[in-house]
Amino acid sequence: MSVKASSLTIGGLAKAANVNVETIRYYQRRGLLSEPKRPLGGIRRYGSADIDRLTFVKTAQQLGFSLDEVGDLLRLEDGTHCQEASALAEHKLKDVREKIERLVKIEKALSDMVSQCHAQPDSIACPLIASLHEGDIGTKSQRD
Amino acid sequence: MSVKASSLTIGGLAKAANVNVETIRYYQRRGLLSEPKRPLGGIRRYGSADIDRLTFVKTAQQLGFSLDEVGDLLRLEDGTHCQEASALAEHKLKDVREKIERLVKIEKALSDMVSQCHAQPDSIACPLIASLHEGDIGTKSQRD
DNA sequence: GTTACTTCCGTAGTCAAGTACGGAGTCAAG
DNA sequence: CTTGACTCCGTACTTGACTACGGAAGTAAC
Ligand SMILES: [Zn+2]
Ligand SMILES: [Zn+2]
Ligand SMILES: [Zn+2]
Ligand SMILES: [Zn+2]
Repeated sequence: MSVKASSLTIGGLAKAANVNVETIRYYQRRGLLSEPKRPLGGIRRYGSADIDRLTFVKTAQQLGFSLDEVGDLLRLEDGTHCQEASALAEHKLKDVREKIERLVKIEKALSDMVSQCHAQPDSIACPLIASLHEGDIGTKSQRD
Repeated sequence: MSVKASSLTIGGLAKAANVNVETIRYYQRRGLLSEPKRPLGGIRRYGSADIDRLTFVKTAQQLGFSLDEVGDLLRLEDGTHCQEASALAEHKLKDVREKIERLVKIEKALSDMVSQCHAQPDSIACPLIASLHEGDIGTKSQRD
C-alpha cells in the first residue's frame, strides 16, 4: 500500500515532474489530469500518482502521441484493453516509420546538395540553390 | 531573354504550382513572392518565374526549412553565395539527422512496446500501458 | 504582522503556416 | 447586359500545445 503522500503544491509537482505550472493547469483543463479538491479555501495538494500521470503524458508525447491521443490512452489506463492500446501504438509506429522514411530522403537530398556545393568552391552559380529550383527531392509527397 | 510569358491569373498560378490561392497571397505578404503590378484596376498576371519561385519555396519547405529560412535562401538566390547557402543547408542537415536519431529511438521504444503487448495476449495488465508509466524511452531527453 | 512568494482562476496571447470570409470590382460567355 | 466565375483586399479565424497576465487570496519567513 503506497503512502499516498499528497504533500506537493502545484509548484512542487511542477518541479517534481519537470513541467511548467501552467502546463499542469492546462492539462487539468484538458482533462488529462484531475484536480484534487481544495480544503475549504485552501491550496490543492498533489501526490506521487500525479507525478506518475504527468510522466505518462510526457512519455506518450515523446513517442509522438498528440494530447488527444494521450487522452485515448488514459482512457485505457486500467491495463485491460490490450487490443485497443496496441492498436493505437501500432498506428503510431507506422506514422513514426513514415516520418523516418521521409526524413532519410530529405537527409540524402540535403547532403547531396551540400557536397555538390562544396565540390565547386569557385563556381559562379551555386548548385545547391539551383537544385532548389528543380523541385524534386524524391519524396512523392502524397498528402495523407 | 526569356519569353516572360505572363499569362496566368493568380488562380492559374495556384493550379500550376499546386498551392492554394490564399497561400500565394500569404507568401506575397511575407515577402517570399513579389506581386506583379496590376494594369489600372485590372488583374495581376503571373508567369513561369513565379511558378519557379513557388517551387523553390515548396521544395525548401519539404527539406525542412521554415518560411523565414526560405526567405534567407531567397536572398542568396543569385547563386553567388555558395558559402552562406551551404552553411544554411549544413545546419539544416544537422537538424534533420538529430530528428532522425530521435525518431529511431522512438521507433524502437514503440515496437518493443507493441511486441511486449502481443507477447502476452491474455495478460491482465497491458505492459504497453505500464511502460508509459515508467517515463524512459531511452532518449536521455536533454532540453536543448 | 508585514513582506514576499505561491496559488487560484479566468481570460487572452503566442507561434507557424496557412485558411476562411465578406464585400467590391473585373472579366468572359451567352 | 446579365449571369457566374474569378480577383482583390483586409481582417479574422484555425490548430496544437502551451505561456502570460492580472488581481485576489492563501501561506511562510522573519
Ligand atoms: Zn500509474
Ligand atoms: Zn497490451
Ligand atoms: Zn529560378
Ligand atoms: Zn553552393
